[in-house]
Amino acid sequence: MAYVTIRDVAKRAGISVSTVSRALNGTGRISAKTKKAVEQAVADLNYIPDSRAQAMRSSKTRTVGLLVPDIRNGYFADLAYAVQDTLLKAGYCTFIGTSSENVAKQDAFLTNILSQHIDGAIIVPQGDSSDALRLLIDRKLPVMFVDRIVEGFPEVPVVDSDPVPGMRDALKDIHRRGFDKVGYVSGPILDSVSLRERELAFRQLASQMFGEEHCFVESTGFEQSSCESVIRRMHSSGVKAIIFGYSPDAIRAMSMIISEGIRLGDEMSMVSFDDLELFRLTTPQISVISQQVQEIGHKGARLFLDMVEHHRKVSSQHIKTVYVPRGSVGNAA
Amino acid sequence: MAYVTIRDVAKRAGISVSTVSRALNGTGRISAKTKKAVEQAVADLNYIPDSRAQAMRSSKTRTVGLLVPDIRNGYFADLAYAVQDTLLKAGYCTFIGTSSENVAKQDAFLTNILSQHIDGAIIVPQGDSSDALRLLIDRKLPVMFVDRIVEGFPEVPVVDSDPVPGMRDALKDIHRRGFDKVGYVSGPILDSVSLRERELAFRQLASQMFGEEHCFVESTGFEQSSCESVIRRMHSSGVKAIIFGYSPDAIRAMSMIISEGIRLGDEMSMVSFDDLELFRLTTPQISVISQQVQEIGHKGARLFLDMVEHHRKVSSQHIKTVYVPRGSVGNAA
DNA sequence: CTGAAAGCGCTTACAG
DNA sequence: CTGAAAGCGCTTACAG
Repeated sequence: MAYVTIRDVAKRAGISVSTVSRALNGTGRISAKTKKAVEQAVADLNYIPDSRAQAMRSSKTRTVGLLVPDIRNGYFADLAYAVQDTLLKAGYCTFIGTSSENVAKQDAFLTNILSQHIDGAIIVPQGDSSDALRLLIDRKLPVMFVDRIVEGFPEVPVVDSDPVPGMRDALKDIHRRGFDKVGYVSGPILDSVSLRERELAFRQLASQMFGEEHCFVESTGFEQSSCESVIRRMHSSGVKAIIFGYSPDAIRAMSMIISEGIRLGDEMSMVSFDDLELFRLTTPQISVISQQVQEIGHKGARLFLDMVEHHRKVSSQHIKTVYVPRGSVGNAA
Repeated sequence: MAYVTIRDVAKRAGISVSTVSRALNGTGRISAKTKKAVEQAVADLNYIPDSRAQAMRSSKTRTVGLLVPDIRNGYFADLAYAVQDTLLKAGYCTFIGTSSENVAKQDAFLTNILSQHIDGAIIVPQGDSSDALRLLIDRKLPVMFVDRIVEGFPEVPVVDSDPVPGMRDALKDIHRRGFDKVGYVSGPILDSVSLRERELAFRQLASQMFGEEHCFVESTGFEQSSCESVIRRMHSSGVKAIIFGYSPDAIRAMSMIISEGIRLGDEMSMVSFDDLELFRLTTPQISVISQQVQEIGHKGARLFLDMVEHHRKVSSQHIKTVYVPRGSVGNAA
């Protein structure tokens, strides 16, 4: 059985193609009898309209592209899931693509979806913007950034997270538990705006609560060793509570701390950004500053739909981070 | 700037639409001059052909659906990534959808992609097959199963993993290290064919090496507690080496073992199926029986392309599992 | 080597 | 309330 077309339905119902179309779309006046006949024929034949053909007439494809750095990263998987879920409920199909590896691959994906005449795209932008991204935006296609911003596209709205609320609560917790010093590991020095924002939030809030001379900020490289030496340095300065702005650092630190026999949540306390599954599987569980990735995804998708369906100009939104206290933060000795 | 069409290209190059089409597709004879003019116009206008329109004529959309239980699960994310990667290189766009939550959602996704006139689908099948899946297969669309099989669709080829090689090497390692007993935790009793196959592989191989009376097999429920009591029971029977057929069980067991202060890889040894990132982040790292998910994905996608592009009938394939020894298996006391 | 025409599966004015 | 016709952006026989 091949794909069944509207013509097959019309033939079976004994009426014209245009009437079938109107009955299906609920446009114009249709007699009850005709309507019934159409419904019957559709059911008999399992007719599913060809949305490409519909799209060619209506210039809407109900299809959108979603570009994330890497779907294998749990954080982006959650994000993609949330976006897709919202979009599917609204009747849109989502093409999910990955940008990380190299610009060529990202361009291949974007060109590919562009050729499908997507209605728009939701993008987690990378450092270097590609030609295809530029093309997308020049074409005046609805585009929305999520999770991150990138310079050079001031006209694109973004939904990302505001690090301040979670950071403030984490610092309050650490302060309340009697620590007099606090450390911050800011991750590898990327040109990432969000990483910079987190660091800034720490500097401002922590120096208010602890005094500037009791706040220690360090950045790391991409290798395990640089993270380890940072931890060691902080430890020897008497810093017993550390906040990690970049979760891979926290994971490295964790496995180092455990393997050295240091008791987490007792001899050393830590908090990390990103509410990863892993942080709930360890003993003790790791306290986190959650970016509310689901909410970012849902809200991003909803605003995007506003742009696409109502041609509404939407404004950027910041989702508040939330501090989730767990066993990895104990009391100061 | 809206989407640019072949007509725009023709106008700019000063020739007819049909000639542009032929020049672009390399069909028929074209003068060098014409060809140059077309290429120039395409570049000037950033023309990208509308693949939906192409599809309507050629009845190929270069679009495929990929259904996985849950993209947020690291294993399926890896699988999806591998499939999509292979497909994109061959010029296909992939719609990724999630089936887990409920059948309604799965059907919504399948109907949605069916309306996009996909060229076929790659599916990780669930226990209960949905109407839409049935429809897909009745429509004679190329369909391939990956990772799992499900009864009732004998005509659908599958690429999944063969548990025997990895299981054999894991058991050999355990045996060589002097353990005289070995346990197997088979996961919740699902109607999962692959879980049953793993258990069967264990029973056969382990009883050959250890003798049937020294092999302990138990299944678990979905709650943390049932896994814990299974471990406790095994432990008190003197079982010091356990293989987990279902990785979530292994994770639960791990966090229990650690929190009770039992030294992993020393007082207790373990091996789990699935090479999850998490198992490389712990101290000690967990020995695994890897399903070679990348290979499953790549091979599945390649065979699928064979079906789609050459209408070739493909046969099912089993990818050998591989044992990866790490620190969580030590020597018997 | 090139162009005019038909047609893929739909929707939507336009007549009736 | 219903049908015939045009057209969305392409490709592909069919003439020239």
